[in-house]
Amino acid sequence: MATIYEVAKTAGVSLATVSRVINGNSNVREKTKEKVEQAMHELGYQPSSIAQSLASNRSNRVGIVVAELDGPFYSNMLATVERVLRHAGKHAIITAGHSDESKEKDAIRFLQGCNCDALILCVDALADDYLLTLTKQPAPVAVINHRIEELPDHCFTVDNELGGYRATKAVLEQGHQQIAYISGPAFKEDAKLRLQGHRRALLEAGVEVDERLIFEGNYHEDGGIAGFTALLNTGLPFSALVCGNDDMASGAMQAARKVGLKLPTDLSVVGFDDLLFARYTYPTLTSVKNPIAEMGEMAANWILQKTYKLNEECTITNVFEPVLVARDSVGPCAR
Amino acid sequence: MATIYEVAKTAGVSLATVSRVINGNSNVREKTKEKVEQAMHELGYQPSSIAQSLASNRSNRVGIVVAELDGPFYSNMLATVERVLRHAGKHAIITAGHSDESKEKDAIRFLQGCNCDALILCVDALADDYLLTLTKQPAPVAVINHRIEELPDHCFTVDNELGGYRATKAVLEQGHQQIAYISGPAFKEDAKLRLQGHRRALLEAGVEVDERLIFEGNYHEDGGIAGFTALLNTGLPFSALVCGNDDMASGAMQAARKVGLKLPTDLSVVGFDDLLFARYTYPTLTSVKNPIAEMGEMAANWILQKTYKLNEECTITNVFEPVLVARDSVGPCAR
DNA sequence: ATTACAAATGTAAGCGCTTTCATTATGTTT
DNA sequence: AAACATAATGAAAGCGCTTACATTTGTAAT
Repeated sequence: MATIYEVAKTAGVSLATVSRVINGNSNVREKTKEKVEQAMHELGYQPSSIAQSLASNRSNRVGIVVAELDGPFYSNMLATVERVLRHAGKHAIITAGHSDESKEKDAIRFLQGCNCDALILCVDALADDYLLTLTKQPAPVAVINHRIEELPDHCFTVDNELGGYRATKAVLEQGHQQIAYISGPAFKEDAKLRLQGHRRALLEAGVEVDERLIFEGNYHEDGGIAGFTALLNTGLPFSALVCGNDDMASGAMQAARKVGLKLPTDLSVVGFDDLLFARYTYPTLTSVKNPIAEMGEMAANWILQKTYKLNEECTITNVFEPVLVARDSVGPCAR
Repeated sequence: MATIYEVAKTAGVSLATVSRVINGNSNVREKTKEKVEQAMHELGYQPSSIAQSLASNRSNRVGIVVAELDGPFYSNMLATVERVLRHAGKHAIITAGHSDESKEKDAIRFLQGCNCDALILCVDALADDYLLTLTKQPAPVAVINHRIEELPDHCFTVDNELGGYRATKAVLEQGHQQIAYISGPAFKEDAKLRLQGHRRALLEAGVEVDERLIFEGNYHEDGGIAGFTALLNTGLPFSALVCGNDDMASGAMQAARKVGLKLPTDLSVVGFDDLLFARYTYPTLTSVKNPIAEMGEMAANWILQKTYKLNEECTITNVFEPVLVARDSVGPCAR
């Protein structure tokens, strides 16, 4: 591999000039620039990103932590973030946090060991305090899907309350009045907000909230099964079921079919997130789209601005709007 | 951030000794080692991976190219590879190739620009010749899901022929005799092999192969729809349908349901790959598991051995066995 | 021309490590 | 105790760049 020295010699200039050309620095005469570029081309020269990093104290690495690399939730976002960063010539180093505090801290330590210039975090298990201390360090930290009160401009989230509202609104508009709800874990902020939106929608529609029709699930498929079963066992009638996410909706639909309900005739179901598989369930799942990819893109742009003075033209949005995606799992109320 | 100099001074030794301790080098007296470790701990020292790379001519980066970061096919593999590499202290740099020749080459160029010590490639669009020249370079290249005749030990693949055989066998065993097949694109090696396995299974069972019951699809959902429609239009009866992958199987099931067929009563369907969503289709999809994650893990281990002399205890397998995962989309033949 | 000043280029010191080779300490053998 | 082998440590060069600063070149005004 050719080094900058050889380029300099071939072009008949000094190292510094070559470096200036590489970095698009001003103050190089057009003619000199051409000579240097010619030499670089001739030698098939590619600058060593490592030497650049060492000398400039910039690694051009952006570290990313997601809960899981597999699983449909973040993969779409990862794709977007990778595209944006690569386009800017930055290296995305992607790690999995597995929704576990020590593993998430591990991942962050690993990324710090990589001398990342910035971090994008999609974490579940870390306390705000810890995240706050992270942001004290020079490397900017973007947080996706979680809002830290003290740092609103670092956080990229969806308006969960509005999402919950819209999910419930979707079945209300089909005439449903007896609406059950399977929530995510109450300790999760987003689960709380979605449920809150649900309540607001009912309130606005003049439907009284029956606490017995609200079940606290775990955001997983089995939680949906458990939730549907529990709700059924209350003996209370309900013609629609709103779920805190798609996984639980899928579980609930399975359980409903198992007891002989026809979907959506006997029961309308709404999910949240609009994951890929919502198109594969039977019936296909009406869901509120969680714009995770967009949030990731925004976080990446924010970091490009903050860290590298790039993409300055992009205006930063921190809170995203959830949109209902209507499919086949919601039908008009028969009763 | 403390540097190695400060550690050396604090411990009262030279740089070289500290470096030896960092690298677990022999020839350091236990007592000295302790002193140094104490100093490192005191200063919260973390070696700069960048300086290490520059000095040692090793970046500790492994570059990965997959077709898509989202999409269920590779994400599971990515998770595995990341885990293995991170555990070995290596940085995974993940890029998307989008099944497009120039984009795949772009991705590889990008990774070369990162000075990756090795590459793991899951690419569709690159010619063997190009891959062969890549392997001429010092950085080892592992290829997943594609077999290069000249480099069997660099490639990690599933036995597609056997997979196709087992898929068809699964419906034969349920008494089906009239079996249609929707293949992947004929120019794809794996599609050809799967179809070949299908033929062998029929042959062994003494069922004659009817070419009219074989449709060439595109590995996408719409190809499955098109395939089912075309097969139906032949007017030939078939009670089972084997598909070259899960996407096409999903499309075919949708199309079959649309024309009023009950699954699996009227039609048994088998997929290939066993992607995540196979558990979400209705009925859940019987499929041949493509052990992509295992292949990725093996590729990562191979690279750790080849490049870093790590994980030497792991025995390398290049060809993996596909296994049938029985679910609800296959039933006994009614006729 | 001469001067003044800005633009272009060069010089050289690092960035934080690894590694070769030289040197010193330690232990073993006779 | 001398002589040697060997283990442990240190000194210093260099990995391929960036960048502050010094120097040269070019240009315009006098």
